[in-house]
Amino acid sequence: MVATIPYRLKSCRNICCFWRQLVEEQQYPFQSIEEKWHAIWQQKKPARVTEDSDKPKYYCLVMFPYPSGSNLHMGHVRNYTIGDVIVRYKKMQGFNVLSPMGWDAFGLPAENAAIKNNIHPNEYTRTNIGVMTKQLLALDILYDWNRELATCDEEYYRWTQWIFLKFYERGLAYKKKHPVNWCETCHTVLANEQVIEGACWRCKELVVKKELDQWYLKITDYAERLLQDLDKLKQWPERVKTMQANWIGRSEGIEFKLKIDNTDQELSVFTTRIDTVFGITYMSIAPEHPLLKELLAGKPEAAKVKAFAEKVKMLSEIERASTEKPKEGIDTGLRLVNPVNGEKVPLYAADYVLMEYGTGAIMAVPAHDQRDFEFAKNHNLPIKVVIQPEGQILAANRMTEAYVEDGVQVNSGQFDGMKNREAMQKIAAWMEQEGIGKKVINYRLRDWLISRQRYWGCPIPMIYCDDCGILPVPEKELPVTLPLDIPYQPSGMLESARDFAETTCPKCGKKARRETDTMDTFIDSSWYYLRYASPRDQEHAFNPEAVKYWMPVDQYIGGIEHAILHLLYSRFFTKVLHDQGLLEFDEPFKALFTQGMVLKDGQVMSKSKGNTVSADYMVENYGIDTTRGFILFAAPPERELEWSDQGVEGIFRFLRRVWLLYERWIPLLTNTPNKIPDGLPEKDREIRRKLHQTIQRITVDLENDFKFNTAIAAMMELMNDLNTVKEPSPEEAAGRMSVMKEVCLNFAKLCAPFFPHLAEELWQQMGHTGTIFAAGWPKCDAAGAAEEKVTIVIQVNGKVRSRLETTPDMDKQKVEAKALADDRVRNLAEGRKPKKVIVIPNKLVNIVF
RNA sequence: GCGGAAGUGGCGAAAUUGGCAGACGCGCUAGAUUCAGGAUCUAGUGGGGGCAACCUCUUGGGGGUUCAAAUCCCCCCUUCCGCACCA
Repeated sequence: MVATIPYRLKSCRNICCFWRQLVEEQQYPFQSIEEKWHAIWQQKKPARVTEDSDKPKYYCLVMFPYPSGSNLHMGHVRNYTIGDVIVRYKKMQGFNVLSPMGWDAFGLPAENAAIKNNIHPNEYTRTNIGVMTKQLLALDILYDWNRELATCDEEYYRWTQWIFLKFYERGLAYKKKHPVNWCETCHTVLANEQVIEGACWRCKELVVKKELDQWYLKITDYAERLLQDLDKLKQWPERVKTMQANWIGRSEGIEFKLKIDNTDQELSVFTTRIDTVFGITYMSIAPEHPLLKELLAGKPEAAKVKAFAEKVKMLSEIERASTEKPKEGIDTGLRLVNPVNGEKVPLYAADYVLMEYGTGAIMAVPAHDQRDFEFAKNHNLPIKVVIQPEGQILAANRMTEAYVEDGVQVNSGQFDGMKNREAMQKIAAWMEQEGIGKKVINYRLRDWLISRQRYWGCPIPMIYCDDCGILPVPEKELPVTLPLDIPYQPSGMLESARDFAETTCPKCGKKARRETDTMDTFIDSSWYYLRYASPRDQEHAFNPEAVKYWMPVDQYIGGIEHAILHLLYSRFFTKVLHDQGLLEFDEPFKALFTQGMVLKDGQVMSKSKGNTVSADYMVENYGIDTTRGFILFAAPPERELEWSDQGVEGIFRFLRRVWLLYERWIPLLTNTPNKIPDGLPEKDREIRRKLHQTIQRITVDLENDFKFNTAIAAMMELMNDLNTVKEPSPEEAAGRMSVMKEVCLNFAKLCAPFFPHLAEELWQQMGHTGTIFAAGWPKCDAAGAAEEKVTIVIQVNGKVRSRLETTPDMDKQKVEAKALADDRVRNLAEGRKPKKVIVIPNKLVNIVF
């Protein structure tokens, strides 16, 4: 018995009130309404769609979740609710709406749980998918569950492998030995994008460098297009585009070589400040630069430099990258020749030079680069000024910091006296002409390291044969199945699974080994949006016709945390598949919306902080519609949402008032005709005006940036007005009833995307047999919405002093005359003539004395 | 350090071709109902002043443009986010 009573009533002190309140509560029987429609939708499956060339399509996608052991949290609910409002709205507008759901199901947490609880990652994942599916179903969000997919399904990952092979064929997947980011806790390597402030993005453990032979995807080949095409993404947040642009980090400069004295070797450097090239006083090279080892072989400096390189290697990324740390370095004893002026300068191995960027060596101009300046001061290296600020003389020995601004060239040979911006172009051209240097574009973006030394992931479909080398698994042999029935161990599971690891060479038939690393899970999620178009296709990764119909995604919704990772990778995949001729478009997501986080007590909701509100609790005690309403109303969707129990109560009250409003009016409207009679009295015209203005406002709010909060506020205003509408006297009845009927029909439709259960129930109670979602989105009747009177504010010297009621669009002279005739204005005028009168039609008059 | 976004009542927030600041909700106050608490309903609710009509101040701070500024410009402060020796 007690179990069926909503929890929110249990705070009641005694059983008497208990009952009374229960009765009152049932004035809005949300539980039975929601249960009823839940059952009907479960059976009718209104989200099921197929390609239909007669209807415009709309693909609304929410970022699919990782099936973690903890329940669905409010962040998920917010994400999916936003998507659902859009889906239902677009449906009502007549679009053929695709709204799929699936599981980003490979990944490390499954293995970590296995370590902890001794459950097989597969079992763990499947169980979680079951639990979360149940929770999602309980939310009655419109998903076409026929299209459900999980990236750990063989039927999915065989195509992930197939796509990998396409990359390999195009030369976009390759293996190289290279120092990589290694996370000891996760026992695997990480891509650059997955290292945040020197630490693993998942477990926050500091990463270390390890030299390993790994698989990479050549995303750098697409750097320019990934950057350029950001311009195509008109409906993406600027913030995300900026982050991607910064990550790609394009910079234009000059690469040139310096001869190494007494050898026939040269050292390449890259600079964006070629205007300062005459100011080189020394050169710096990354201590681990391979050329260094070669050049120093047999020299006395070799040991010292090697020791320094070792020391630098021991530093963590953070320490090495810290700008606080004094810059250290060591003279290699080598001398280089500056090709522009023939000066000989020393070469230092320095810890502030990164092997990863540019050529791993730099020209050092202490006068005009802060880092070089600091290093030069520490090592007593000369400083040579080659750019003077206009109207000022810089003295090298008195400088306290580098001068990095623009100025005029000095000590720069034939370029002296030029403005440095101009000199930059001229020096570059001259160096190209002389064959000393060339223009080069550098990117910060690195190739994507995709090997993972983990079990629960998509196997990389490659084979190693002692005789034939590295070979791809033939397409017809896909999928390379991840073996499930093998002993569980913390690392090296696939390596020690002999049935898996041992195979035969597809070329020569001899014994060979399989690749036993799996792919980064971000690969799985880089193409899932394509699979949704034809999730059961046995012949293709994605059916060309289906993809042509559904793609690109019209609206993608998710968290900002994927601004670079997932979104950049997906764009890359789409471009490669486009180049492969498999897709006609080259950007996957037309519009992106990033929702804000859900907070409680100013902090992110999390289990460890113990400040979570579960979806189950909300659904049980307040209902889905109230939960949706709160999430949508409490803050604009892109902003953070602070959870408030009282705010939830507020929405609950609103929905109950809506319900009671219909309870009152529906019985009165049964025989009312739909046609609005002519010559309505003022009050009825007013009701209609409010209705049509509300339709207009909500439509605009939904079209522009999903302003759900103000849309709901508009509904509340309408409802507040309607609550003051009285039952009509007999002579008023015909007009009032038909107006109220129009109001009730349209208000229910306005509610539908936000409060689907309530709306559907009201719709049915008004005598409809079909669903409200097929009833069309209401249209604003411009004539009905038009104001009959306007209040014009009268300002005197910019301050509101009076008001004027007029008919709309009255001409300016008339308004001015009326304003000047106003009693208060005449008082304030004190007989003076106005200096100026500004009239803004339908808004305001400002009289300046 | 560089780049970006933001700062409005007690709180969440509205208002942008510059035109009534604070819509809507929460909270609070008073009244109705009730033995009482809760719930519900009605009214009020930015600050200061005034019996009142009304006056006055107010959108992080300071300046400016304008008949008119939350909105545009300049300087400063704070918060959040991203990048951070990228040559």
